[in-house]
Amino acid sequence: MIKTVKHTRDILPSEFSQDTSAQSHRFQHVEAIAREAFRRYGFREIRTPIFEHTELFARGVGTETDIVSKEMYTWTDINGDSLTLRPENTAPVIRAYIEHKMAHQSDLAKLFYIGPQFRRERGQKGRFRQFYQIGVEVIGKSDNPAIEAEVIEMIYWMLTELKIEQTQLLINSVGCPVCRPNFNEMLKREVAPHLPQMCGNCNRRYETNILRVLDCKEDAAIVSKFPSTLNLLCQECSTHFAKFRTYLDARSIPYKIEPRLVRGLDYYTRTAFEITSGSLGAQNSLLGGGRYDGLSETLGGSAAKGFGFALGLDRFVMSLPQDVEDPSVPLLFLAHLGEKAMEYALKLASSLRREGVACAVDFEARSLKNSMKLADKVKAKNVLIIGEDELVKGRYVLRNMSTGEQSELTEEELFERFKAK
RNA sequence: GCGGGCAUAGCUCAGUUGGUUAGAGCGCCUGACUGUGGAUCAGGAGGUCACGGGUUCAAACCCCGUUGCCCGCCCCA
Repeated sequence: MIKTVKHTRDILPSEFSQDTSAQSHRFQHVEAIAREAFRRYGFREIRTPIFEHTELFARGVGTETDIVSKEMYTWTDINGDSLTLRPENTAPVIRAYIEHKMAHQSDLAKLFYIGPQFRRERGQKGRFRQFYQIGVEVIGKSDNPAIEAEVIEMIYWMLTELKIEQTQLLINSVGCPVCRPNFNEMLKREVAPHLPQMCGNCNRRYETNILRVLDCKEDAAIVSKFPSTLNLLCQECSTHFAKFRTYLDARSIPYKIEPRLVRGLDYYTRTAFEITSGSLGAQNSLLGGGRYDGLSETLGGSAAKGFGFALGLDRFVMSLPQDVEDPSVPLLFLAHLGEKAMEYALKLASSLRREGVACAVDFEARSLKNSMKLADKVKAKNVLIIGEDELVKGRYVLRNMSTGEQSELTEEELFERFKAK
């Protein structure tokens, strides 16, 4: 049997999967709420290709990051180009922003995307090699922290609508090209004497990404004595962060300042944030994002400010309450008895569907009992019984499957009844 | 890339110190009920016991290897 590639999976209709974390209607539910949020907040959809030139990620995300150094699906195309399945979607969006000269057409581009991303990681709870992200990017002239607060407000609206609980907002500022080099240097001086007592990861991070040393759980005791990024921000970064917090307070959005929150991607500046869930296991990050004011220039565009986040759709679906209703159930099930009745039922279904009624017809000739069983199985709300008698009378029996009430009505009345809904 | 656990029916899982024809619940199909679902009862279909090798008179069970899945590390969504 040919199966899905390791650490990838199928998302199935609910009748084929009991696993609530892999049912397609639950994915649709999150997407629908997200699209409604984007409509209200004025975000417009962008769809970029799922593969790009490898160089885009090398330059955008950073060669030294784990993502680029060991997790990308990269291959050489027939003409020699190095191509890569996108491991994230911010760099592609900025690429499109530059390529289509959006800066000339609008002060601020507010974009969202929904789609699969690919990273060759070892699978785990809430982590897959093809995973789905919904993200937004705000790109343009302004770096007003009000943008950040508004985006987070929108996220909270989504979390509330989706009834996702046990969440926590963590915020931090990682500085800018002015203050970060000083901070990195100072941190290196502080950490150096402790290196022999610290774990292997920290010793490695000391070289590759000194900031991440602050995020070590193993050496938490030592790490807690190191200076926080927040004390060393330059004046402008410090003011930016303070204003950001004021805007959050004004919206009554609770947050926790987490000086150890350091994003692994190179492009982040200033504000970094993350929302975690208490119900996810080790991979507890529901979404994360931040500001990336230099990315446009890094990718060869003109200067532009940027802020965005990506949410893990797979993880959102796992965090959803159990009772998300599957909307794709037939309103009306047509049960028929006899050949003529079946022909009539097939035609009637076509007409009903043209009027927008979701209906199902049995393709087999069954006993009424078995048709009823089938209707029950597909969770039909109503069943229309079409037998020889009904055909002659031109009046059909309509049964409400939840109350059991039955009534007789003509074809005309049937259309009247269901079109209204 | 590293570590731990697991692998028996569509699903969840039993399976004794190795011993005949591998079981249960749920689900599925059929019937009791020839025009009325959910309940009950009866029957039925469904298995390369993950794969390959080894030990043994005999392996679902013991040993080795492989693959896959789960969980953790790393990192991230």
